[in-house]
Amino acid sequence: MRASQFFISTLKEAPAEAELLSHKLMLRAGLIKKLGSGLYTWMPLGLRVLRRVEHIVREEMNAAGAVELLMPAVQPAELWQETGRWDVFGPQMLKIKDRHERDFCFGPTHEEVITDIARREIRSYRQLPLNFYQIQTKFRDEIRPRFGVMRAREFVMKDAYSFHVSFQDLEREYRNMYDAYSRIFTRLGLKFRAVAADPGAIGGTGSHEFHVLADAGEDAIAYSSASDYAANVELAEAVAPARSRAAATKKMEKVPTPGKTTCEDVSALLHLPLSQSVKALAVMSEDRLFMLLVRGDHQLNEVKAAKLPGLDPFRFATDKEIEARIGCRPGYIGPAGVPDAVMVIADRSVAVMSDFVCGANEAGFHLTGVNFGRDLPEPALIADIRNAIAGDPSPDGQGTLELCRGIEIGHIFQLRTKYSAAMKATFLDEGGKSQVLEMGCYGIGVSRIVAADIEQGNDEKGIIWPMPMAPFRIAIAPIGYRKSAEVRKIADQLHDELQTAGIDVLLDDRDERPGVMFADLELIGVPHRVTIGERGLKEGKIEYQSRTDASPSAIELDKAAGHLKSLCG
RNA sequence: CGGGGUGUAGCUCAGCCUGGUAGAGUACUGCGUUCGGGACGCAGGAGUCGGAGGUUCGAAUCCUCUCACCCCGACCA
Repeated sequence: MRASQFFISTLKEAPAEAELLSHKLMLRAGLIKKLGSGLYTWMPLGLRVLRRVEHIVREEMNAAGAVELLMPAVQPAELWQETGRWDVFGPQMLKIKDRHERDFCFGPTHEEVITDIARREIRSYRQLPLNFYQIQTKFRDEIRPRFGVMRAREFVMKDAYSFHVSFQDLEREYRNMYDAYSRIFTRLGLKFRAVAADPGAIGGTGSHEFHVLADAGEDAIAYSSASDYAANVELAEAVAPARSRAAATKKMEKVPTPGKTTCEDVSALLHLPLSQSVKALAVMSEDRLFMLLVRGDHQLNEVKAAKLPGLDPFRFATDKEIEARIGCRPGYIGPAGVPDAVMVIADRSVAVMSDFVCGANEAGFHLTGVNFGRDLPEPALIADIRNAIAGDPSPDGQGTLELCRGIEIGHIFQLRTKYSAAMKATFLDEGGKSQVLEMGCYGIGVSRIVAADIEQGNDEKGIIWPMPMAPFRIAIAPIGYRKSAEVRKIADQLHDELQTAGIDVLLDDRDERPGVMFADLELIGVPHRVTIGERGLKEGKIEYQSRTDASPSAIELDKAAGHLKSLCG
């Protein structure tokens, strides 16, 4: 490809709308252009990258035995009403009407459509198992689109759906997809980790997320230092303390703590460790107030708490509700002496505390030396309701937990019969009996991968692509392309030879000054660059520099093509 | 949806407080000089100052309304 016949539009300065590094670089390199909030055009250069990702995903999905199809982006409301998700999905679904005032949506996902296909097409166990996939544009009206294509409203997703005669076979395919995903992300050169996840709104029994490890990630991940255990912090178990509760050694005392409403402030005032204090959080569920207790140095995990009986769903109590039901304003509330109507739920690490500090349920005062059983009743319920923190023992018993940030680029679910039952997707088993199909589903955020990769691979000059994702593998930078017939001849020859060999090569024939060419080629992240100038040609040499090399090295002109071909393997 | 902020040339921004001929850098076009790390000179094109209404002799600037976008929180590939 010749630059003069392609379209390169780089920017020296990133548009002000971009905050995240990958977003800035995508705009500066001219990979994408914004049309509206969460809506992006993939420019020619960006599209080449996107297609590379698609290509690898497609190859590995095919190799794993999945079959590609393409479903409509626009879907009739009736299908969604069958599963009840027309209302459940809510405003995140873009709903549209056709000229006959019939309701449709722009598909945010395709469980309903594929299940409809399955119930029409699958009759017999002999047709199973099956795994259909597609690579397609989805639309989700995100509450807050941000970070460019990282969280866009319109995005490209690979979604696969598998159908099985039994849960056992679903588990086999789930493992198969898990392995395929690992191969895909490895081939894409991503530093990633599979983590146990909460199935969330999609539903089902088991699920794993695949995360690219990057500081800019929106998710927190806990992983073991000694094993391959990893889980989203939403889900990661904070294991029960090994030790049991120590005997009380202090008397309960009420101490004045004026103006000190946080555990941090109170602990500092009393010169006690933060881990000796108890944080009380008041939440409401169905008009009943619950008091959740976590250690002062811990944080409440709302996902875990919402799974407790009676707390599904809950919300934080308002200041008014707290005053009305506890008789004290927030900042000084605690479990000791609360009305019977308030149910006290303690985290497991709180349950083993003795001589602790907590609010006195009287503005301006806290209690010290507090002990369960002696000064107040034992908690009504003891459960894991806190976020795991770095240094906690790993739930699998091996090593301790570390925390990092992740960008979710893939998610696999065991859906079981959630959709097939609702939509009556059945098959006849060997005994001629009608059975409900077992289902799995498997998503990859194709467009998000491009941004996630840039988060992982960049430097002050621009993007550093792994070879399989690069829009061009080799760039030829001729110095004085128009002026020097010799340079032009060699550059053209090399370009033609590499192109003929099937290597994606970019010849920068724009006749720009060297600095401009180098800066552009580095910004867009071409992995290999050769520079051809009269100076080197006099000695029969051209220069080679990889995107990560600090300086160029000379190579013999007659060996150049062979050398470059071997680099592209 | 709540909280904060920004809209002036393709991009980055100044001008607004204190109303009086719409600016700079960069990008773009032409000519010339340059030519191995984002060159220089000269000339030039480019903005209904987000939109509507109002105040005023006069509004980018003051007032009201509105729209769009960005950032922080609850959703997700």
